[in-house]
Amino acid sequence: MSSDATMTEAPAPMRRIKLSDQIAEDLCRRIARERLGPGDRLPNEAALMRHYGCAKGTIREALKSLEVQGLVTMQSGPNGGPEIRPISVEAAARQLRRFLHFQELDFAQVYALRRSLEVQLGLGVVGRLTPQDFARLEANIAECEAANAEGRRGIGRIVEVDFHDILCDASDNPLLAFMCRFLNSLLRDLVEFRSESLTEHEAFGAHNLASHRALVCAFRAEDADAVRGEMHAHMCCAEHFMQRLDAKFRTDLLSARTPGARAAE
Amino acid sequence: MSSDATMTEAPAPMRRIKLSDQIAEDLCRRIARERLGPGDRLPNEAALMRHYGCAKGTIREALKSLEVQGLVTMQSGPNGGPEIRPISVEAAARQLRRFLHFQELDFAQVYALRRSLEVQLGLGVVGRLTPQDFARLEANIAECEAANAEGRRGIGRIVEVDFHDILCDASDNPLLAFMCRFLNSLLRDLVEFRSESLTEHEAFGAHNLASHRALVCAFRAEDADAVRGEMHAHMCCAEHFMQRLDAKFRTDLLSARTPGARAAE
DNA sequence: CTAGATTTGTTCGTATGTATC
DNA sequence: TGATACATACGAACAAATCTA
Repeated sequence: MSSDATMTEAPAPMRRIKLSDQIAEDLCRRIARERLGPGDRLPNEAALMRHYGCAKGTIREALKSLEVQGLVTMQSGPNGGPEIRPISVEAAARQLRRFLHFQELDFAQVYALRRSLEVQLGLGVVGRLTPQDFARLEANIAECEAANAEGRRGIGRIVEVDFHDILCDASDNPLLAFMCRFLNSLLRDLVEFRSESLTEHEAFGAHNLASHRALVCAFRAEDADAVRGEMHAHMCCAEHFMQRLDAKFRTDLLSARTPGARAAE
Repeated sequence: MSSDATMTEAPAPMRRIKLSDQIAEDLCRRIARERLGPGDRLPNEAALMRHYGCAKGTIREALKSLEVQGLVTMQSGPNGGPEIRPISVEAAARQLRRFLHFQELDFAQVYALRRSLEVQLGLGVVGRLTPQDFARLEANIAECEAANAEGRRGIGRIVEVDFHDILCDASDNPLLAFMCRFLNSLLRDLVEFRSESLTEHEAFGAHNLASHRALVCAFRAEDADAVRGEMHAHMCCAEHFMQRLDAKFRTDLLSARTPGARAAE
């Protein structure tokens, strides 16, 4: 602990802001101010060195910061340099995932959210689906059927989640769409290591297909109440299955390993 | 010649992964594998240079990456070096915010989420609130009362949001808590530039206080149904007010500026 | 297809600021 | 106060990637 009795405990040690961080901040603002879009280029390292009057390493650290934040990618060669990237959805998802990696999260908690959000999502896209969207949804259903018929259970589970990603694409609420997509990606990962044999797989796959078909039907009829009801039932069913899958996974793990062994990673 | 005629030319340009990125990845894994927690230190630059057999600049870029991701902070002086940071909630929130900055988002969309999530949050903390939590909630209510009485409307709106942050602290669902906290921070920002004079401010402040008091009551009684009902009504009321605030803000903007002028910031 | 030009990626050496003892 | 250990920053070089003639 520090020992300063007289001075008001300065919570902000007022550490000098690193030059590279200042430059990174300034570059961020310039990107926003000059309305730079995907494909545009920032000045190259040499030009930035002259502009800011600093050394190469400093510029590189600043650009590294922007790169990690998903704002630019570096490219070598003539006409190379820092190029502005489209948008950093994945960077945001990656950070959120990194945060959750240190928290303990189970299916019940994921579905507590998913139950609400997917219903909202479904209601939001009623009347907004284009013929292309319907085509994608039905192509996904067909793919699910094939996967189930061939007994590829794990694949079936993964493809089923894509159905909901398509709905996210059609949503006009970017925040809701982001969160639903994020939950979907979580499910894909959580299911990956648990897709071993399970007797309920066939029944679950069939039930999902029926739900998805009913949803498409309700979307076509633009029947908001039907969408709400179907989606809610769909989520509850899925949660129930996932919980059993998780329970089986845990007991399998318990019987296969001595207590105290660490989980697979 | 015949560099690779038989080998399938990788369609992915397969850009060599930068050394600094490889090292950053490896350091990430080491942090996870060795279960390094807040306060622990990574080896200093010199040691890392020896370990990876590379130069200072490369190590510094790798560490910069970890720093931006919120995993470490750099410290000078003896016993300095890269120190592991608690957890990067704010890094995740920052990235998500950066993503949403480029999307268009209005109050209706925020509240479409908040309506569902805050109810979930309230239900989740029923029976989990400690005496300390209750004390904080009531201190917040008192602070709101004071702010309203003194006519500090903007402050009142901000403090009211803190009430919901306290509920997030008490939740056992980290994902739900993160999202609610994020929505709260969005609201704080959205309200900041719109808290000009509005006749409904007093009525809204009073209504919020009543809702918060009723919520604390329901939490004390551990009455889940009452929590659900109160929170839902609270959210709907808040949404209604925010929409009017937003509408007034937009008309003010329209009358004050010629069409085509860009919005602030 | 090779050769050269351009730009990032990486290295080494050195100097300065900063915090601890 | 000075000495020490560390991050921060500078500058000059070379290596690798990539576009163009």
